[in-house]
Amino acid sequence: MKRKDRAAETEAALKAAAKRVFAERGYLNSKIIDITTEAGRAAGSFYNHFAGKEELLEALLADLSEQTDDAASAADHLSDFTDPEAVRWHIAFYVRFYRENAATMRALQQAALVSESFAHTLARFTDEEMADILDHVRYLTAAGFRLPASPEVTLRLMFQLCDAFLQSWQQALPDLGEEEVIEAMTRFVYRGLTGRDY
Amino acid sequence: MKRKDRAAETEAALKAAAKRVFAERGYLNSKIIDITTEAGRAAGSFYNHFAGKEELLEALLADLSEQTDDAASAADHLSDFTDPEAVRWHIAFYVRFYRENAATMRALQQAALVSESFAHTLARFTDEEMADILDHVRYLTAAGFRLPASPEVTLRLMFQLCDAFLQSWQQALPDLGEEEVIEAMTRFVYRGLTGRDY
DNA sequence: TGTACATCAGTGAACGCGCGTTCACTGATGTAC
DNA sequence: TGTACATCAGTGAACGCGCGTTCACTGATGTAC
Repeated sequence: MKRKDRAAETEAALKAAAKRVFAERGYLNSKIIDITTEAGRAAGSFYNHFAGKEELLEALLADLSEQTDDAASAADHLSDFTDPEAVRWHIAFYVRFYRENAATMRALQQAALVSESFAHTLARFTDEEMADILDHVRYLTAAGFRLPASPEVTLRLMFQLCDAFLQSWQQALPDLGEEEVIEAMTRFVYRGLTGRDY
Repeated sequence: MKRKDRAAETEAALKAAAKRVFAERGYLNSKIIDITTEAGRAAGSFYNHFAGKEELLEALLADLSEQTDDAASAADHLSDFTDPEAVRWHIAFYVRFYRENAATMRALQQAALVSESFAHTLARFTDEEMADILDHVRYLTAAGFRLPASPEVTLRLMFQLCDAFLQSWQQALPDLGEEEVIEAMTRFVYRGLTGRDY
């Protein structure tokens, strides 16, 4: 079984190299040869494993989905958004997820700009992540809070805020620590959702 | 002077065509020939006016700057953010600006992904837009309000929220009217900034 | 005002660069007997 | 266990497509006299 091992090793090396290359110069700017060189392989080797850059990104996304499924199943999480701690828990989860998988997420966002099919994939991702939280937001109205807009619109406001702020974090505010980021986002979002401070 | 007129006409036609083509398929997916075809000119004609797609985008951005300068000078605007109307005024201004110039702004955002120099241009744009508002946010602390984070971080939270939500608006929530968008954003942002509802 | 020449905007076929993709080849691993 | 052949992962030079860019050419406009 040495042959399959070798192939698996190369495939893993290509995926790891791709993440590094994507992180450094962006998905759209990355050439196949950049990835193979970074992985220490010949250009032709790439096509033993992936039909193209798109398929490689899909493989990275598949890895990422497995990971989130694991995490979600471990989520007997705080769902009462009247409690700021519940909001914080979700935001902290997202911040950490983003930190771990920034390269792949950014690659997906870039691919979505150029490819219809990745645009759909990204939309599906976003919808899935939001679906988990929609009930928590809806619950706020039941608990007597007045949302800034309909639950769906409110959810998207909240989600886009988190997403965009995290994207700009590293380059625009590099001195800001992770805990401060979580605190700032939590406070802003909790206020936005409930109209109250804590 | 018929010659200069003709050249100016062609240049304008190319810029107008570029906006349409960018809006439809995105800056990165647009080929020179797509733009010239849309403008009803031959491919070679393009280079009488622009050195490349990048320079054309810079021309579009220059047009856009003129326009904003006009608008800003007419801005004896509401600057007291303790008043929700002041927040609403700024958000409404931004929403309308974005509606008018969505094609160019999106093109810039896409170009920034691929080109270092456009990334700087975009950062400068963002910084300028934020600079106008920083004082208004700072004033809130003086007026006894507690911001969710430092003025700079709070400002960026607010700004990224507006920017990202507007970007997702058309495709994710096409049924939402402009007034509703302004209302939802204003309420969420005002709450986030002040910790109070209105 | 008329003529001869220069200049310019626009044309579109042709060129060529960059990069994705292929393919004949190598050496190692697996299989059949 | 040994030998002969098949299969496979990896190599890197070569190929070719797509598209940006050029350039010789056309017809119209401007200029000089």
